[in-house]
Amino acid sequence: MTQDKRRILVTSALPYANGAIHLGHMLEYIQTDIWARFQRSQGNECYFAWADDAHGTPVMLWARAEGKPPEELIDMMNEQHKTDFRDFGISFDNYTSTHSEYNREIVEKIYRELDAGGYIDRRPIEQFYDEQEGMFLPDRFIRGTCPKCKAEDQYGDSCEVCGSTYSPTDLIDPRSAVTGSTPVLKQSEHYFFRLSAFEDDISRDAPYFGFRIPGTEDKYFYVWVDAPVGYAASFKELCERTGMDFDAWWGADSTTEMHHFIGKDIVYFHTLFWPAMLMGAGFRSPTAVYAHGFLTVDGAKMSKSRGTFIKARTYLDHLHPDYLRYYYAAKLGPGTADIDLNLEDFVQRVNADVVGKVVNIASRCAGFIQKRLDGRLAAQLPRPDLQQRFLDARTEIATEFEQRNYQAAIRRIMALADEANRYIDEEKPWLQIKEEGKAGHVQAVCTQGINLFRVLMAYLAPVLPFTAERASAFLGVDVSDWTGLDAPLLDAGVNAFQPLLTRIDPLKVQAMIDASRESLQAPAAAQAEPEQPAIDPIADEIGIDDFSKVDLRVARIVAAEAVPEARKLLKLTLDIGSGTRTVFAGIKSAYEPEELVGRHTVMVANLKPRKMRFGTSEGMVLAAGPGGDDLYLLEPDEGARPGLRVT
RNA sequence: GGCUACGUAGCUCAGCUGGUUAGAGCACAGCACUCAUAAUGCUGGGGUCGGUGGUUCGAGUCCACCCGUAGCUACCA
Repeated sequence: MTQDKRRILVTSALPYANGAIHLGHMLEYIQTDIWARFQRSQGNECYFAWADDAHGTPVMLWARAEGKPPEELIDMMNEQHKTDFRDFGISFDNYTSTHSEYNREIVEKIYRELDAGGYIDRRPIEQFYDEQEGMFLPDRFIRGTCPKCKAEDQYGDSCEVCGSTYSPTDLIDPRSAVTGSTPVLKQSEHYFFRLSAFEDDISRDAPYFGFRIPGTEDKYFYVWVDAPVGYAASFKELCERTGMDFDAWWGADSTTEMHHFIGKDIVYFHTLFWPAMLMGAGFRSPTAVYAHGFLTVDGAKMSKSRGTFIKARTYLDHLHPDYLRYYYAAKLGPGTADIDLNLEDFVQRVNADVVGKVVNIASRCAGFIQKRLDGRLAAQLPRPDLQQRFLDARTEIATEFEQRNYQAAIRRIMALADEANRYIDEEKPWLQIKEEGKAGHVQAVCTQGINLFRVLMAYLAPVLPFTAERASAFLGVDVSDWTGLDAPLLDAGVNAFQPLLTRIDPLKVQAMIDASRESLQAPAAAQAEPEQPAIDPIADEIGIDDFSKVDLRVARIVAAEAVPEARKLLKLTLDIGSGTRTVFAGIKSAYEPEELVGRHTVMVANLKPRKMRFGTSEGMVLAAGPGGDDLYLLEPDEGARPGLRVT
């Protein structure tokens, strides 16, 4: 309390601009926001700024598929993201896009400084180029025959059959995965950032959606260069708006703090490359980088088919944001352990802790104060020792918030809530109020209860901003400010009590799951989903005779079983009228075997059998989608019989 | 299969650098209470701390191997 006011900038990692925010993203933003709100509650100066990551090939392809300029699409997503954040109570001070002039300025400045410092190497590399599409091809957009084991149709960097790695130029008969044409080798100068033993290619050739490297015609910064600079650009935008001194925060000799909250997948970048970039360019480096784990739902990765791939907006359509904020806080520790959103536990935990314990304290006291005691608090606390015990926990709780050990803070706060309820139980105001001359004592007891509640609410305010706001309205003080806690609320009026937060209705959780599943089943329905990833380009034109070579048949799935050793494969037995076929299909991530049995689908019946690790696959079933959960098996209309040819 | 985590009561998890009879919340059972958004209080049952072997005076806590789970990755004809 007595230390100097700290000046802190916090950031979350930048979400990519081509998709909607989901509950996995929210874990990080809520973690960051709780920390930021906590810092402010201590009287520190704390800003929260970050941005959309708008550059890169996926956005470029998305824009191309939509036939719209990328700027239009990323602006739209930016607005959606901001709305989601606000509705979740994320107290950001600025949110921008990496496709901004501020970002361009800073990226270019960093580049020039690094170049002047001799950290940038230029040297030509030979790369495959698709003449038809007019673009250089990344390794994974090249397919061809493996030079080692001669397996066909392998990626440009490694063979899936024999596991060997090589460079795309070693491939036999390479083809472009974009157009199918044969790529040509073309020389191109690339830019490398030298970082002691390491070095990284930081350039990309046109066409690319990003910033052009100064002094070049067709070289662009790879998205990983300008994305983290978005932290700086977003803060710069904030400075322009509020008159703060950007250099005081980002200069090499800055005395302010900078804390990055990120996922455990990008630790390498933020602890090595990013600080090196900053130092090389004469900026400060981060004070700390905090990595959190991934989110699972009901013990597994979020799944669209199970309805557990929940978008932030879908959640908000059904449930109060404080519920999720509390649950995340109750499970977040300082480490990188994964966090599981167990929906049943979620309902029980939030209802029991927040509503049953904490809010209940105010609720059970408010009635007496309101109806029997003229809505006024007593002039003295009957148990200053109890009040003091609650206040004494402040130091430990503050330390736990500071160290991002929210689960420990929550446990401690809930133990106090138990104490408060116990106190009221022991005093039994509902009996005393009936006794002659005890009204004064009842008022004192309820005043005590309200004051204990006020302390608890202060501790919880970083976690439950919306509930804290309602509590503030009830008590007539700003409960989120910890610095005023020493003075209890006495001899004052309180406002009419309204339920601060109601219990979670499990039906609404179910409705949210159903909605998450539905939005998957009818994607093209009402409006085009802007967050759909880029549509693959249409393949080269073929004649009818080419098509008729493919023998498609209606097939009935008579058996389906998961291949235990395989992550993605299901073993299907298909009835195609004239017999049965065994097919391995990579749809394990999207379908349960049981739900497939009995269904009809379409298979390629004359495909050359292929030996796989787990057996021979005698054809393939038709499914759409990029993979993972985003996978949809084709199904013929009612009445189709196994064996019918598809023409 | 590779890499990385993790495996503690029915569920969600605490257990710091190894040290007395292993903890909490929820759920469950019984009792009490009825002021409160059917909320609260008390009492209780329940765990060979994934398995095996090892280091140690002593291991849930360290080491090895095994089993299992999750994430990334590979197998998606």
